Amino acid sequence: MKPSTADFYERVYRVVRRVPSGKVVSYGHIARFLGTGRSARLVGYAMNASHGDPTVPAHRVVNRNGVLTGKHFFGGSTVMQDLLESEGLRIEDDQIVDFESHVWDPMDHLEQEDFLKGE
DNA sequence: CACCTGACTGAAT
DNA sequence: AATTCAGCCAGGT
Repeated sequence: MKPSTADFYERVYRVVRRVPSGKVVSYGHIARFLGTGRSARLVGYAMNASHGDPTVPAHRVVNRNGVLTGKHFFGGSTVMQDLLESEGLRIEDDQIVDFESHVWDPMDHLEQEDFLKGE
């Protein structure tokens, strides 16, 4: 069966929900994990669509540079930063300090097969 | 239906 | 090493 856009969104949310507190993941990581690879933009698009879903910690998703590119979509100006800082992260100039040490790569913690299996 | 935009990324310059 | 360009794909105008 051909995966629909809605299914893609759903998978993105499922991955983001697995991101533990104090950790972050990039759009590219998620895209690669889901097999779409080149469509990192779609991940960002999915996040935009999930804006109303409180079960999706969208503040833990940043770009590959560790920059809070989506903070403007959190209503406030420092909401996203505040959320991350409350989880133990440190933000400086809209960028996560020591970003690479706080990355939670789904590839290193989840198995695609288990994930798709319904985990 | 064609064109533009965007929570991105990697390659090229 | 920093900046620019091009590829991607869905959604809106």
